Amino acid sequence: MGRSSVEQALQNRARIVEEASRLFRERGVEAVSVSDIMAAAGMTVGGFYKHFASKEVLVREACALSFEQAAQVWQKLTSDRPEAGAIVEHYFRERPAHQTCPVLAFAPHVSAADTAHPAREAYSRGVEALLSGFLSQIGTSEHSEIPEEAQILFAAMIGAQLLAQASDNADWATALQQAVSRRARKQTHADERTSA
Amino acid sequence: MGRSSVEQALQNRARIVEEASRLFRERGVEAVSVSDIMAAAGMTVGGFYKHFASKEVLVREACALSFEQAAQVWQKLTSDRPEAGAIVEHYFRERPAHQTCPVLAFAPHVSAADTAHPAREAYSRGVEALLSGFLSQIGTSEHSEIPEEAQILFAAMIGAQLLAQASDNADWATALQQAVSRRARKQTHADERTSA
DNA sequence: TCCATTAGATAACGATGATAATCTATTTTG
DNA sequence: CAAAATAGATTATCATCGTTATCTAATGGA
Repeated sequence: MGRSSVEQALQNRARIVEEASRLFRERGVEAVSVSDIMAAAGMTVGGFYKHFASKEVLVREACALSFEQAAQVWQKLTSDRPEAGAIVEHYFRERPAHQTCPVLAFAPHVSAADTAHPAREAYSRGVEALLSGFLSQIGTSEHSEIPEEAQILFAAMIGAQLLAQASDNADWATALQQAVSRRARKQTHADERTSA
Repeated sequence: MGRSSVEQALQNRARIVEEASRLFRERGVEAVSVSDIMAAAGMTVGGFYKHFASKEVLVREACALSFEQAAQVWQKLTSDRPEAGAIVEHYFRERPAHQTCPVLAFAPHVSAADTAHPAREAYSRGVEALLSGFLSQIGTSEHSEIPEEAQILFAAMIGAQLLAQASDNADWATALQQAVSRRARKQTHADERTSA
């Protein structure tokens, strides 16, 4: 196979990022090789470095894309049902592995303390965007403790899901998810009461 | 160097597990090689398989040890100051990397969805022990919402710390930690009030 | 004391990883 | 339409990993 047209090449490049996003969320960044990604995109390793300077550059782009997609999903969720409970319930719902939340999927990769990972900024911005969307679902009331409650719910949602995945849905982990879910619903109702 | 005595060999084996526990928490399981661990224990790769059938077996033991150590620290903390706030504040305090919480350090390794990791059971039991210790610090009151509150605090503590590490202490992550910390103190006081 | 056992060292093996060099055929440009 | 540019395939390079084989010297039981 010879050279492809610019539009074809750009399409291919985009598909690489999309497949990387899927695979990274499914198996984690370190468990996916460059050739895994290229194979998933229907190509071979050789072409990879015509598009990306390194795997790390791709990780950054795939990370950013994953967060953009998640943000879109969350936005749609809350426009249909403007409650924190809507996000939390969706977040805990069983999903195909390749739709794992990027907050958890990319955390191990960007957490390496020593090296300053290029993907870390994309990660940080991505979570920040999700968080501010989440907070705006609850933070509208004038009650002074509401933003703190939303912050805690967000952190608890992430933590409970991490534990559920790591423990393969142990009973205690499911109980944590249910506690968070229940509180999110309660919060929604409290919010309705104060703003009424 | 030739054969060592049985007691020496057992000491060496124990040191391997200890160093593995340190290194795994510092860099993560996948980022630490068998020879890294053996070097840290003052030995070379060759001897490793005289003690462990595979790296995964060592991971399981190191995971268990890490949780035992964490449980001891938590126990001492709450016996000195029996409040959930004591654990939360300690949990968020800056620590040398090799004392990173095992809940976060081992999560990526045991979360791999496809393969049933031998270390997962040790992980699950370890977290369960920490959780029940945490709950018993708050769950003593008869107020019906107290156990749920403690569950949420636990999950939020884990989640906030994950985000702080992954985002290299971004402002929003520090704010999450502070919200959780504040709530834990508040909870302590609420508990004092109801049990008075 | 002698010898079978074995902890640990040294070195090798096979697999896999990221990346680079070379080749090819097609596209793009002049 | 011819020549330069290049996307992607093929193959190679070099490093590192988990694991194994072999060697050694010290141990510990007879």
